[in-house]
Formats: sequence, structure tokens, C-alpha cells
Amino acid sequence: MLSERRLEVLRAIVQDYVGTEEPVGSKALTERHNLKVSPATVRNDMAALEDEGYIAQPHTSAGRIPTDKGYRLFVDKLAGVKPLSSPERRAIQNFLEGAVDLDDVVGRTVRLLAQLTRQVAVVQYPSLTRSTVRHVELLGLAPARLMLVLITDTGRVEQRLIDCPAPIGETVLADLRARLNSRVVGERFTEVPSLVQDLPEAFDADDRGTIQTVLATLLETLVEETEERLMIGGTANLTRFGHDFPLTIRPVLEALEEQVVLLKLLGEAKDPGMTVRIGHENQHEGLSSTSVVSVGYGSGDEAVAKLGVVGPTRMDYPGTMGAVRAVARYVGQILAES
Amino acid sequence: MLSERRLEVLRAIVQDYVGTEEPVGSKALTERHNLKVSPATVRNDMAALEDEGYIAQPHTSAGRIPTDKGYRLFVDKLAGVKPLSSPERRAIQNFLEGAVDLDDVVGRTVRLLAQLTRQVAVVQYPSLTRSTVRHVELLGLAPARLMLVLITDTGRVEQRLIDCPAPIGETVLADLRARLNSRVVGERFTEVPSLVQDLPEAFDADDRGTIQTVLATLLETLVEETEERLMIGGTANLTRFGHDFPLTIRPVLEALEEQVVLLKLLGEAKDPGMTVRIGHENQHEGLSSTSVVSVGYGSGDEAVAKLGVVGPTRMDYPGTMGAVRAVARYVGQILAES
DNA sequence: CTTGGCACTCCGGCAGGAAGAGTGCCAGAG
DNA sequence: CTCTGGCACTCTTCCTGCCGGAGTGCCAAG
Repeated sequence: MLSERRLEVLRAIVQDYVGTEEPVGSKALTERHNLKVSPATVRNDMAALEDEGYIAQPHTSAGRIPTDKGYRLFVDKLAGVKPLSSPERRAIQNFLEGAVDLDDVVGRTVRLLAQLTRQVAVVQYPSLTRSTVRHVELLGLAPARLMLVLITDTGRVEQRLIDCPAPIGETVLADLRARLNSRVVGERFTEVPSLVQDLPEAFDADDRGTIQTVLATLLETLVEETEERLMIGGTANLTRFGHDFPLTIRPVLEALEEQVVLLKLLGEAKDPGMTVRIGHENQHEGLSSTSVVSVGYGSGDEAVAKLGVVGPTRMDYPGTMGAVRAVARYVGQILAES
Repeated sequence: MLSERRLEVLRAIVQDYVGTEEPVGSKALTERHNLKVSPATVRNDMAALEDEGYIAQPHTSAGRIPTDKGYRLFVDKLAGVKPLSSPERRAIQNFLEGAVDLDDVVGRTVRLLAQLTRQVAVVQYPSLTRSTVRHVELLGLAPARLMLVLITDTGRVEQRLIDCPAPIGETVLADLRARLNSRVVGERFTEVPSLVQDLPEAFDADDRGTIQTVLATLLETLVEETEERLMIGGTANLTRFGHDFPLTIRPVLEALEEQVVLLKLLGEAKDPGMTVRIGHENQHEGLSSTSVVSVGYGSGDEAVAKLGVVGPTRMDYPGTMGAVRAVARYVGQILAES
């Protein structure tokens, strides 16, 4: 086990490196942090930390920089979450309250996160998985053509065109609409399939084909739309990454364009609270020199989606975590109100 | 006026510079293009071209590179539009035909354009301005709460929640729905206001307040949604820009995140055909070292939206223009079919 | 108007030297 | 056993001067 002081040294190294972006040496450390020991002692500690794999030196006779493992220890044991200042909190709230619809909420959130953390922000649209049905509507566009509209309690609306196998009468349609709604409104998506299973039985044989089609489309919509959309922003902040640009930034931009990758990234974070994935802990290769801080957010007790930021492993973890957590909370509030 | 040969020299310079990214000198020119004159002659021509402002040299005794003005001349007079190869055309068509809905069409288009041109692609969602109403639906969610759903012929669906000043009966609602649709279905958005103006007169005084609210929301939706959304992709291609990265790439990324800027950019291109804006011709400062190639596309004869690419001024104009034009055509076809 | 020749300029790369920062190790003190 | 100061060593970085190459501009001749 590492002694108290060695942990303190590691913390100091991380803090200094995050601030200066330069390898940090023993002398500078003793000066900037008032460690009560001499540089020589710190050197010994550093040697020990290096043996354990927490820090490394780019070349002999250079200062040390933290490794992924070092950051991990820092995040787990040494760093708290830095709360935002109250002006910041107020700014967040004001900014988010101006949103007019769901797209706007997500858009504002992304910009806010990017600005607060000065990193790339990723916000997943509220998931349909946990949400409930507010209304289902069927519109007859033509004798054998319907439109299905699904409205969720998170304010999302999905629509599908349906080509029916046979024409369907307006009264039957109204009947179907009424029955459908009485069964599924207020219910969770996951419950819907079993709730509508026996619906066709209530109708004439002539109409059953159409009704089957409608129900199939509805269930399909519920499933398909569980695949999430997301919005990203603040990519310009990538330019602050480092000096060895093209090599670093390219794979990150590529990864960010692959929504699938990002969704997986957010999805993997199972921790109910905040998740921090550091460097190579990220599966995706392009992101192996970045860290991802993510957290679930939602209108009620349950998380309906995730949001987070992507930045260099050398990031201000306490500050970033504070911002991410705060934004998630306020977005949750906004969603609950609307 | 510039002589024929001097134009030829300019063309050669542009082509070589686009290929090599390095200033091109007189000797290399005579070798790579079989100009029938000596380097010395070319030097004289270059001096003339430089006097006219078509080319410039980074430093004394370096080769020449084209200026914005030089590219402009090249695009206007010297370059054709390079048609795509037929395998490319087939690939485009196949790729776009797999799309399942509007979002998917736009998403695929953006990826396609980015891949074909190896630059940043921007695609505007089909505009509602020119499109017509396919259906208007009113759903009673609660006694005094409605949802308005607007379906357009471009496949777009917009919805709005309406809080009514007074409860409205189901029969009145059905009546309103029927009248509304009989008047506006098939009509252009711009026509709608005058068509529905006198609708409230057909109803009882009790309901007029609510109906006014509904109509107001409808008109508002039509206007608001003229503000376009757009999708961008291929930002990773920015890393191919040049070697002086952070300075170049940052303002571009920032500009790309400002949808307003991009919309203005596309909107400014009034030319019915293809528009090419080179370097400083772009108003936005961050884009002063980029060129924008854009073109309108649409399902019928009329353009309903724009798409294009953003790349370095040093780009392959004929190839890029060819790709942009081809993609626009195929997207138009796809939209017309659906 | 074109051509070859020639002097000139400037960039880029390379070697060598000096400075600075940081390390590792050791021996001695607490 | 831990901490400390000292010292030699290692690297990187920066600056300098130097050379070669590429390209230009100008001039005089064809």
C-alpha cells in the first residue's frame, strides 16, 4: 500500500500536470505544494510510484506524468467532485429554462456542457425505454394508408406511415384508436406488447390483417426508437488537446461521428452515479487518449438517458465531474417540469 | 486581358498546387504539363499573373500559389465539372435507396458527400417553405389540451401542444379537423394563412377562441419551421487541411457548430445552379480560408433545400462540384419517390 | 516575343555547443 | 528505517552557423 505522503505526491503531480501540460519534476513539486519534505525525498517517492505504474517519464531525465492508472487512482481516491459556484448554477438554470421544446433542451444542454467544461459534450436524447405512452393516434391519409403517431411522456413524437393490406373504415379506425389508447396510455413501452396482443380478436376478420399491421408497426416503433439519437457539440475544444495534433484529433473526430460508438460508450457506463473512463479503459481505439465522464439523467428518479463529456486524459476531473453532475441535475428538473 | 497561354499557366498552377500542396515553380510546370515553352517564358507569365493578383508567392524565391482571385478565375473560366464515374453513380444510388425515413436520407447523404469529396459535408433538411400540406391532425389529449400534427409532402412531421382557452367538444374538433383538411391539403404553406382566415366564422362563438388558438399555432408552425435544421458530417476530414493546424481548424470547427452561420452561408447562394464561394468571399471570418460549394436540391423542379461541402480553398473544384451535383440529383430523386 | 544564362535570395536541414532541468545514487544524520 | 544534501550523469531543447537546392528576376541575344 502506498503511504499517505506518496498519495499526496501523486495528487500534486496530477494537479500540476493538468495545469501546466508539462512533465513535473521533484523540485517544482516541493515549491508549488508545500510538502514538508525535500526534493530528494520526493524523488524517492516518485521512483516508488513509477514502479507501481502510477506515473511515467517521457524520457530519461524528464519530469513525470501520470499514467492512466495514476489518473484512475486520483479519481477514485484523491479527488472529490468540485461543486459549481452559485453564479454558475444560476447561469445553467437560466439558460436551460429558455428552452422551448425537446430538441432545444438537448441543444442547449450540449452547448452548456461544452462551454462549462471546455470539452466535447455528448447528450443522449431521453430514452423511450423507460418512458410511458401519452397518446397514440391513427390518421387515415387514404383508404388503405394510415399514419401512426406516438407521443411519449418525455415529449417525443414518432410517426410511421402504414400501408394497409385492405381498406379500413373510419368507424373501425376510431374504434381501434379508442381501444388502443385505453390500453396503453400511461403504460411503459415494455408493457405494451402484452397489452395489445389480443386486440385483433375484438374486430371483424376483414379488418384483422390491417390491425395486425398497425400493431406490428407500433411495436416496431417502440423497439426501434430505443436506439437512441444523440447530439454532440464543442468539437472546437479538441484543438486545445495538445501540440501533436493531427495524430491525436483525427481518430477522436472519427469516433465522434460514429454515433454507434458513442452510444456504446455511454451505454457501457452501468454505474448509477457518475462514470469516468480513462484512456485505454475506453474500448474504442480512437478514444484511447481521452477520458469520458458520463452520468445518467432523467425527469424522475430513474435515469432515462446519459450525458457526458469527452476530453483529454489530462483533464480537470473534479471540475469536469462537478459540471457534468450539475448539468444532469438541472436537465432532469427541466424535463420533469415540462 | 490575359493571353491564352497565361490562362493555361494559371490552370496548371492550380492543378499542381491542389495535387501537391506545395508552391509550384516554373521549371516543374514546364515538365509536368507539356507547355511548349521554356521555364523563362513561364516565369514572365507568372510575373504578369502575379501583377494581376491571380497568384502570389509565400516568400521571395519560392514557387507560386493561387490567390482567391486566381481560384475564382479558375472556377469560372478554366474548370469544368467533372462527372462521376458510373460505378460511383451506382454506389450513390444504392446507398441512398436504403434509407428508411427522412432523417435517414439526410444522414446518408451527409456521409456520402463527406466520403466522396473527403471534405466536410453540410445538408439542409428539406424546407417547408415550398412544400405542401399533406395532412393536418388534431388530437384531444385532455379536455382543454390539443396536439396539432402537421405532415408535409417532403415527409416531415411537426407537432405542437396547444393549451386551449376553453374545453372543446369531440364533435367540434372533428368538424374543425375536416374543414381544415379540406381547405389546406395539397396547398403550399404560403397559401395557408389566407385559406383558413375565415374558418372561425363557421363555428359557435364559444369555440372561436379555441379555434383561433389552433389556427395561430398552425401558422406559427409553418413560419417557425421555415427556419431550417441541418446536418453536418466528415469533420474528421478537416485534419487533412494543412500542417499549421490549430490555427486553421479551430475557427472552422467553431463556425460549423453555429448552425446559424451555416444556414446563412447556404442561404446566400442565390444562384439556381451551383454556387462556389472561395476564401474571403465567405462573410464569416472563420471560413476565410475555406471554400464552400453548394447547390439546391429538391423533389420536383424546385429546390427545397441546399446541400454542399466546406473544404480548403485548395480543393479539387471540378471533382467536388461533380460530386455535389450528382448527390443533389440523386437525393432529389429519392425524395420524389417517397 | 521567346530563350538561355547568371547572380541573388531565401528556406530547410544538419552539426555542434551550451544551458537547463531532472534523475539516481550514495553516504550521513536523525 | 527514513529523510536529507550533494554530486555526477543523462537528455532534451535551443541557438548558431553553414551549406545546398529551388526558384526568381533581369538582361542580352536570337
